[in-house]
Amino acid sequence: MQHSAPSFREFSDRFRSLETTLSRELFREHRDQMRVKKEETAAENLRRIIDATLRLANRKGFQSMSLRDLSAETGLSAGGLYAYIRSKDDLVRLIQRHGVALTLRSLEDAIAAADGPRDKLRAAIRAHLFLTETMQPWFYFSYMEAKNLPRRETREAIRSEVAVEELFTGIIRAGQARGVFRNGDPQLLAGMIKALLQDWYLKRWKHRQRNVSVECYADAVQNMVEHAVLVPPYDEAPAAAHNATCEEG
Amino acid sequence: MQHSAPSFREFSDRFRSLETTLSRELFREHRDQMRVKKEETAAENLRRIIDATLRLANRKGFQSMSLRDLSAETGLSAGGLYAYIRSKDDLVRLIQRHGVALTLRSLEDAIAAADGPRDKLRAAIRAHLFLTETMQPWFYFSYMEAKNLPRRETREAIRSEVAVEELFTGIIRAGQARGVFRNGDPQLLAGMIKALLQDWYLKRWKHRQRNVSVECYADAVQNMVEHAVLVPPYDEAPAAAHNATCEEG
DNA sequence: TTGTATCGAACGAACGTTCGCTATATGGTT
DNA sequence: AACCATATAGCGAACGTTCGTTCGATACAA
Repeated sequence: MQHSAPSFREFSDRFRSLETTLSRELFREHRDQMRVKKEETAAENLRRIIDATLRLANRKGFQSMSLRDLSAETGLSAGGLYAYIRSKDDLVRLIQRHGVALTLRSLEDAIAAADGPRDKLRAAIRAHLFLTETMQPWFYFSYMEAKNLPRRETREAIRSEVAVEELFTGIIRAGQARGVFRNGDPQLLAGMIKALLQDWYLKRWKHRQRNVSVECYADAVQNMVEHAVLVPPYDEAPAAAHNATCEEG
Repeated sequence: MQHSAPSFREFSDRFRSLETTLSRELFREHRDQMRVKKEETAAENLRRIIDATLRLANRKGFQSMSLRDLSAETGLSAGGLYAYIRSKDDLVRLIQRHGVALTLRSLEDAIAAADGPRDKLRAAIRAHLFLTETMQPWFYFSYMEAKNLPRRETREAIRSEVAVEELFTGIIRAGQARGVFRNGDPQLLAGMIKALLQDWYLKRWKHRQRNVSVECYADAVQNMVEHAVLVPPYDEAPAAAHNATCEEG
């Protein structure tokens, strides 16, 4: 059966449950590293700290963000912060871990739900864009601060990135094997697709300024990739279900 | 007349003269801000400082790089550095200024030398890749540290980025007007092309590890872009003049 | 009264930057 | 050629500031 491309709204709903699950997992993992016992206040403040860190670090860089800045942004005192984190490095570790699992899981689910290389490719593209849309601050942080991370986390970030790219490589290989996709180096193609996908969260300010929605960008990427990858003749992709104003002058 | 796509070697030769010219301009601009009078030693040490800064900052971030690190890397003492720069901020300004002019100039020259939208697009893609290949450390630095720059330089960096994108937008518009290029939002297309181009210097470690040369990547980008942008039927681009082993397994 | 969450002053380390000093090169005078 | 006077390149200890982090005091809840 042919799936129509999932919309951002549909993704958001499915995503919410996955996120709370993983968020709870993360909290339980780090419960023993916090000095705060009551779950309610602990969870709330931890989230506040993470959000504030992403906000500050994405504005001026993680190294430039002092714990006094973070203290002011969260409303907690300098000493109070240390009831939740062991150190500044621990904070960056905490944030990094939070997202890595989510990415792979989310992408793999989306791919598994689609049938055939073309639909799998579409699903992967959309899932990646929708995921990075919902967690843009995290992805931006993870990309920009990757080289400032502790050794272990840097490696993990790179491995995660490679894994995502290999998901695309696999889809392309399968499509080529079935004769649906044109020949060409699958690794190189996958890398270029990922470059297009990453641009969405790296230059989000630009896209927002131009009123380009995720759905709109997803269509554009899908179009470019399919033009490059499908064997001709290429039937133009059907307009997506959303009523975006993508291409008006 | 139909130009064959210029090779990286050809670009390098043309580039060298342009670089020494601008490098000298930069030096003369900052001569009055240095305490060192003799041109020979001043120029050599200034270059050493800039190179070391790019090396260190690209490894661990500009903020994390201390002037003591820089002192060790350059062989100059901490105090000695201040004969060449006014402050750490001044250093980042100096580096930033060095490259901005170069980018636009180089691209505009390449575009002007080509005839017709398709050749102009090819020329722009290749020029951008070749330029960022020769000055990869600078471009990486400029991208990663953009938000840590002083206010004025941040603006300048953004303006430069927008200007580059507009060069591509212009080419696409011209091609669409002539009926050579398929319809589609030119800004969105230009943005995606730029994403592909930036990936070259942002993920250079990956490409190097996979033995992908610039020429090879240039062909791949050109192919994908032309597939997406040309009106069909699309005649496959001729193999470039270089003897790269792009697609062997 | 006991336990917990939060505070803010305080500490040592590391940072950017300054400054008085030394070593070396330069150039005019004997 | 030998000498001194002067200017300059470079050094590294030291300064004040800011950083991450600690810790005893405090406020509040049970």
